[in-house]
Amino acid sequence: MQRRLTPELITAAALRVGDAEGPKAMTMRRIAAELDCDPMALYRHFPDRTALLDSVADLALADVTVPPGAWDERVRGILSAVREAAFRHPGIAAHVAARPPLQDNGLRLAAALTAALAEAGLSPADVVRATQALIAYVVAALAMSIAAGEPDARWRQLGEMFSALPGAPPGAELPVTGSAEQFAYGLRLLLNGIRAEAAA
Amino acid sequence: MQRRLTPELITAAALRVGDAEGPKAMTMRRIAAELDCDPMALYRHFPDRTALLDSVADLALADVTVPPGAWDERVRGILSAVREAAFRHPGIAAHVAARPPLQDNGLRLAAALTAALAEAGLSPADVVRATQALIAYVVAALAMSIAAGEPDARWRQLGEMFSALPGAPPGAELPVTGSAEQFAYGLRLLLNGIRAEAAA
DNA sequence: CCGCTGCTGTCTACGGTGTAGACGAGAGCG
DNA sequence: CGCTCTCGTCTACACCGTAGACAGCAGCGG
Repeated sequence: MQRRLTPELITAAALRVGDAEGPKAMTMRRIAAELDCDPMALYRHFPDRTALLDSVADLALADVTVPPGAWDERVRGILSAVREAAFRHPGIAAHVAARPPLQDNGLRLAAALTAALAEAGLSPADVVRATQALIAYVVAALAMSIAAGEPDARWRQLGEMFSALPGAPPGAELPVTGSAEQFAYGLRLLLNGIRAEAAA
Repeated sequence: MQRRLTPELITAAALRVGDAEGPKAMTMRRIAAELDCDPMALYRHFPDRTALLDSVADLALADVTVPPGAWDERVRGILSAVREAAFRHPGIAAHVAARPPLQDNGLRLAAALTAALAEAGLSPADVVRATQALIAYVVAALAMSIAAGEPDARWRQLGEMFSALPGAPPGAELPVTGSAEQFAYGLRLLLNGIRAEAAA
């Protein structure tokens, strides 16, 4: 029905569907309906559904920009922005967590991270390792947040276990699993670690 | 056909299927076949497939024990063992990465982590935050390793980008995405960061 | 101008999935 | 004995990703 279909059009439509109706709705049939075309038409532009989702995930990072500032500020800025971008597009967040998007936008951001880390004073090999560790951490924090957001008693259990610590703080003050504060703390640990490594 | 079915029997059978035939084979019908029973019988013991997989993931951590030693050695030991346990059971690794298992074994290990971190000298609230950061990191490293293990060109691209760094090391020396060495490096960053935090 | 070739969208169909709901056998117990 | 309740079975449904054959249409050499 649509005169001309392109990967870009399809990716954008899929992102729209995911944003509006969540990850479960991002089915080939539903995306095709959004474009008012046949489901099989999508396969003319993507080898399979996974490839399409990869493309959508990368698109979700399109508006993440590299902030100015010192190397650690840039790293913090990039990772926070990626996290927020994923949350802004709930339909694709889980897919980002499972398969870090490394097309145009993903590679652009990865390059910015390596540049920042090189500036921090790490050796080239350590720059590579640290970059991968940082990517891993965003992905992970994302997965945790998603899991914590589900109506699932398991995380409550973990919270209760923390409360049972010897010398635990008075109840309600515990940091929430998957919260921005939680994310920032882990990030600070990593940055601390990088600084220590660079000093050695 | 089977006289008496229990959650434990089902979980063990599902793990067997996953180990032998990979994650794609862990379907309700296939697991039922392993037990020589009707697929619907499984639903008498688990509300849905996800709950069953959660149980399997936790079972996969059964043989992870907490090593003796200083707090940082214990942390390193636990996380490495979890990583290796997940690799030993390829059928469930991806599921572990998506939904950190927090039943009997998962909670036991989480408790061991909090104990170790308390010993490191963190405040209770920071113990909680750091524990969650550590859990996030294992999960993430797992996801990265899985993604890197797939026949997928994206990680090669990332590697090539790293090689293009100004002052990159001579080619083949780059650490492999998802390797044990890569995992250990990120873990060291986190431990460095924790030590710095505890000193403050 | 014709007619061929190749790309793109359409259609039908297949094998697979998770799961709802009705049914029946068997155990436990008053 | 007979009631009740649990558990395994069976059938059926809605939906999924996707293979393969077909139709329109653009471009292009003759």
